[in-house]
Amino acid sequence: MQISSRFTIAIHMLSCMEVFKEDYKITSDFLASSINVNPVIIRKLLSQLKDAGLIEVKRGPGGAQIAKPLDEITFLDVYRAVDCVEENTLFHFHENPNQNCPVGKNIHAVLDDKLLRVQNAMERELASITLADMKADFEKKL
Amino acid sequence: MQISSRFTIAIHMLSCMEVFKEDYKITSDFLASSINVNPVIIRKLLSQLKDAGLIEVKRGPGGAQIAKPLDEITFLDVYRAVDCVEENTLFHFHENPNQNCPVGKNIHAVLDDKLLRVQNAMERELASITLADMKADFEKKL
DNA sequence: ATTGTTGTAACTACAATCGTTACATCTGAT
DNA sequence: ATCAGATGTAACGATTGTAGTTACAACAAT
Repeated sequence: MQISSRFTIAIHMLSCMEVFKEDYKITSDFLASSINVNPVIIRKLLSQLKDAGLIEVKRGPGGAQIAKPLDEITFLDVYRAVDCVEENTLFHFHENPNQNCPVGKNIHAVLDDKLLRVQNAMERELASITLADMKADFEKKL
Repeated sequence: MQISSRFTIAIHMLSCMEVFKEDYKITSDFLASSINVNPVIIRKLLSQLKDAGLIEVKRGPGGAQIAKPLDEITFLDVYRAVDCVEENTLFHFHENPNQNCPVGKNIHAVLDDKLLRVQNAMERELASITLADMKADFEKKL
């Protein structure tokens, strides 16, 4: 199963917030039109990014802005913020292995650390990419 | 979103096939009782593992067995076999970014390679773990 | 007070997972 | 050749998560 598009949408939102911060007021409608999704989806994600401390959102005729230096916001921060997966549960383990079977009884003990290694490898890579990288690459394009 | 339990079930199945290959005939009912899921689920996975060339399954009063040396079957092989995700699509990208927006127009160009790096990191780790590792760890436990 | 915007509830549509029943099909053994 | 024991597979149904939409209350700046 795929990782929710909430993640790529959130990255897109943060990119817009950075690129357009000088020239436009960043509203959910503005973001929605760049990303081409419903503004309510954007607002939910704005809330989650705000709760994670990555952005600040003002109500009323407000606008949103990034709350930290770009190189301190990693993809992992965003991934966690929009909770694509709970902590340590990238893999869905089948629920009730048979405890009377030697394999069923020990499958968790044998498998858990290996699954965690995989998840850690992925999260390490997510943590190595920051919004500063995104900005640099956008500047090359624009 | 989590990676389907099909993956952990498949690893469990292969573990059973190895551990019990001397003493039991490996049927879908046998596997189902160790894993505690419906035998039909097991049969679908048996088919997928067979199609991937990882096991052989005999019809009739048959039984299944692993088709290759254990250290030549990686977690990545199993992951691919039970198609948890299509090739290169671990992340679900939002469909229609606005091409009239400089960010929307370039988001794919800027983001795709980074997402691929993350996916590759994960798959590299999956590829580094084999059924031989599972067997070794089970032997320590039993 | 008005206006523009966020925050959020409620609902629908859709897809995937997981589980189950049922039965056709095949194969090895007798 | 038959039969028993399996696999292979179709057809459901329940549940969950995603994604989209409408509607409206709450709030803040002007």
